[in-house]
Amino acid sequence: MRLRQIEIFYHVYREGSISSAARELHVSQPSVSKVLRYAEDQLGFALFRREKGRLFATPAADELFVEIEDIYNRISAFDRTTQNIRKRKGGHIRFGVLPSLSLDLLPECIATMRLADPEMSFEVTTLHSSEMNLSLLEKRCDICIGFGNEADERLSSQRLGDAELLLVAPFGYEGIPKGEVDLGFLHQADFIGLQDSGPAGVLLSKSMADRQIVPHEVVTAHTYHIALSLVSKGVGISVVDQYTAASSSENDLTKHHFVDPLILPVCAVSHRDSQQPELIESCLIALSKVVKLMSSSQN
Amino acid sequence: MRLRQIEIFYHVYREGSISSAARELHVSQPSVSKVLRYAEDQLGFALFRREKGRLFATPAADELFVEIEDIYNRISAFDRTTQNIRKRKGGHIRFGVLPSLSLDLLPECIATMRLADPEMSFEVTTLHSSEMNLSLLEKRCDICIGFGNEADERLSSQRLGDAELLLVAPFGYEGIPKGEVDLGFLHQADFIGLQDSGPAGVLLSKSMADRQIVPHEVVTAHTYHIALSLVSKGVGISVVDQYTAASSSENDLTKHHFVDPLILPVCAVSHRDSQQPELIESCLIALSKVVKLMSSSQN
DNA sequence: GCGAAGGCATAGCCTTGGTCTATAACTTTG
DNA sequence: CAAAGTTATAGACCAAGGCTATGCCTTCGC
Repeated sequence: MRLRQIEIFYHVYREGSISSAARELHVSQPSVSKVLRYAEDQLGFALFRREKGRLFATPAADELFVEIEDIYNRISAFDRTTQNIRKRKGGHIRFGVLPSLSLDLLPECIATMRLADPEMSFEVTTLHSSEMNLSLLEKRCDICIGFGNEADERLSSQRLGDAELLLVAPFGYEGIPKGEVDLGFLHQADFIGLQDSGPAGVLLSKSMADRQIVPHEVVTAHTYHIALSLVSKGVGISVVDQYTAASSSENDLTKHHFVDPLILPVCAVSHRDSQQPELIESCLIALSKVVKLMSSSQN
Repeated sequence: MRLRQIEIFYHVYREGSISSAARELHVSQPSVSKVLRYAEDQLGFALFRREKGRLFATPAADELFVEIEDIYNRISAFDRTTQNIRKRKGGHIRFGVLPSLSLDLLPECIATMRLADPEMSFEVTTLHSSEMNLSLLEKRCDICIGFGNEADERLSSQRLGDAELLLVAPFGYEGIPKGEVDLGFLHQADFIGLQDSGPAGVLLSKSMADRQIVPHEVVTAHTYHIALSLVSKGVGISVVDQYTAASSSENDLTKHHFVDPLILPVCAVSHRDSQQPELIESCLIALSKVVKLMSSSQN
């Protein structure tokens, strides 16, 4: 079946009539009639029964429509993408970024880059650490930003700056010292852990294992929003990266550095043989500047 | 973009060359060249850079390919569907059925109906109770089989027979009487519950609530396979419908009727104004026979 | 360094899918 | 019974997409 045939079948099925489908598609009625008939000839079976000058969908049409509806929507989305590409003036960068960095760090970066070049456009997807490399290799995005840099041969990784893990506790939580906190403070404490937390989780659990610190994990949250909300409700304490901590809108919690800071590299990874190396390069420079600015201003 | 253009772009992008795409599509090289060029003209931007007589994908092409890949797969699936429809001789029925009935009852029904008419073909999807009505109204399936019959105006429901809820316990579970079991046996017992269990779950919890029976729900399983497996491992006891119980391959468990049987109607629901009422009707008759046969043989 | 092989583009020709206008036939409705 | 709705057919036309033949450019092997 041709695309035009699919399009016409879709509208005729939905409208229940050739004439109104023709009106909707802004073409003449005989056109639609002919294309539909032609499609049926090619398919080798009828899509509609003609009875008393009206159309009635056959079971085959019902069955096909289920699939067509979906295809039609995707084609429409695709057409919108081509429109967007055509309208673009400057460069276009597709970011893949950790959820934790998507609310604070990346918007800041994009705002800065757009000031520098208002022609540029951006696309942001959130990804988990484990999905980033594949997404780059399949060219689903141009730059990924996450913690750590275990890169593939074909990818190049660049350290933008550092992220520190902070202790977050409900306001007025008992026993928290004024200045920095020792990691041992977590031992036996009511703790809110994060599922699937990637390199940040690995660093934390490794550090705790080294010193045989075992918190009492009362809740395992799937998103850090929930974790922070639980903290602010006094359910327990938690450890999150500084960007997650900064992006939270919770007022009922306090943030604390550790005596021996837990530091993670914030890295930008991109494909080595990109089609727009200068663009990527200038983005990376801008990103790096913003990250450095943000970390210095955050303390 | 035309469908043919999408098709050709897809293959050129994957193959990295016009010639091999042409070989793959069994058309001449100039055809592909021309269509691709035409597509670029219409789009208003280049999909490939031509350098030294070779093609290199542009960033725009990378971006479009992400969407095209998906569309292409759906179109292929769609084409397969049209092939299937064309090859059909007899009628075709699309069933929507509860997971619990999909392994034992429905296969039995289909086998019987195919014996009666080998020309007929079938399609089976598993659905939850809550999805059935919508699926019928959207004509995604022709007959749905589930427990209970709360039907829409436009649907017609028919009782095929009954399903009984049975107690399943690990082999040698202590305190189970020889014959029938009283529902009160569940009180305080280690119980494996089922998430989202629809009418069966409603009937059970209502019956228990009436007599203030409160089991100790040690695990809530999402599929009954897991529930039965847990039972056979001795984690606890559970209550499932007879078909689920019959389809289990677990040998380490026993099944027990209740003193006051918990009975659910097994219903087939279909659209009132189907395009093939005689076909549906004959199916319903066959289904009803098989269900009656199975319930009598199962005791 | 030159010929062979393989890649892409162009030219010219043909088929067919899809558009239009005009018109006919049939149903339902006032 | 006419009016207004529906679908179908006829004939003309254009563009999409297929083919063969050919030319040009790169790369590779001798």
